[in-house]
Amino acid sequence: MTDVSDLTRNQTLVLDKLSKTDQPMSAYTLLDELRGDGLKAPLQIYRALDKLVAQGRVHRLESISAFVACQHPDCASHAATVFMICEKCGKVSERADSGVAVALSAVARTESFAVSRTSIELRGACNKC
Amino acid sequence: MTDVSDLTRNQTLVLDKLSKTDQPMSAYTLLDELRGDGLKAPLQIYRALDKLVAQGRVHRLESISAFVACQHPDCASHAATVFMICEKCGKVSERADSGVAVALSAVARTESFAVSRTSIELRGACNKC
DNA sequence: ACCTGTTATGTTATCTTATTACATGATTTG
DNA sequence: CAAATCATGTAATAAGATAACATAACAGGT
Repeated sequence: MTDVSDLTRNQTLVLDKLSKTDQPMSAYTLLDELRGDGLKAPLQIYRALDKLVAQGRVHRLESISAFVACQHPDCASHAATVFMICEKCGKVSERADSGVAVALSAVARTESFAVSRTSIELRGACNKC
Repeated sequence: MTDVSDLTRNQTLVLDKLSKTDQPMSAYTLLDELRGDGLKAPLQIYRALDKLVAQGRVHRLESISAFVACQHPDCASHAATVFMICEKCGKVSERADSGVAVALSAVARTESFAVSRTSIELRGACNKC
């Protein structure tokens, strides 16, 4: 079992960079910003991201092919996390909601669909925009 | 206002191809399959897809960068459509659910987030797999 | 210490997905 | 018919992601 508290150098670099903002970043933007730290190839970023995503420390926003650090201090139950992506300022906010989780699992049940991963993304305008 | 019943040649080709299966197709797969009909460039596919998606006749599955024809005969209310994508056989099923819609708009309201587009995708195994 | 299996890393090349830029043709509308 | 709008065609390129291969670091058991 992977120890969540034990990150490698590359993973730490990527997570630190992502944690400094609530804006999502693409893998290549991360790469550009981490060149100064010795990272040179896309794969270095993607490998770090894969691990961080698997640990739940980073989320991938499918609809914009970008990544954000998890906003929940202890992000245990990731059953149904809703991402709200502002199309004006780019800010992303993350919300776990049991009502959504219940409604979704009801839908899956009607089709006997066994869910392994869930992606819920709302695009629109945040309260400041 | 665009008349939904009046498709151009390229749009018709793309929609027909997508309608013949419940498997999602990538833009480039569509292109390959439509070369016999004279289509040669990615842009011809993407332009057709853009229009079809805007009309609600085709949906884009963000998590797999692929497209499916809408499965609802008259797909009026697209507020909260749930896509269930089988990771084994690739089949996609589509379900509109008001419970999910209500739960999601409640979440958005708590943040005063104005939703313009919603993407809900469940990955997993369908009932046959 | 030594072997061995596993995990992380580095590097290059390549593949897939999507868009920019620019030119041409068709259709509508005043 | 002229102007505006919309669809099309083509080439080039940008952006996102992975394959293939080699090397290094490290843990566990003997």
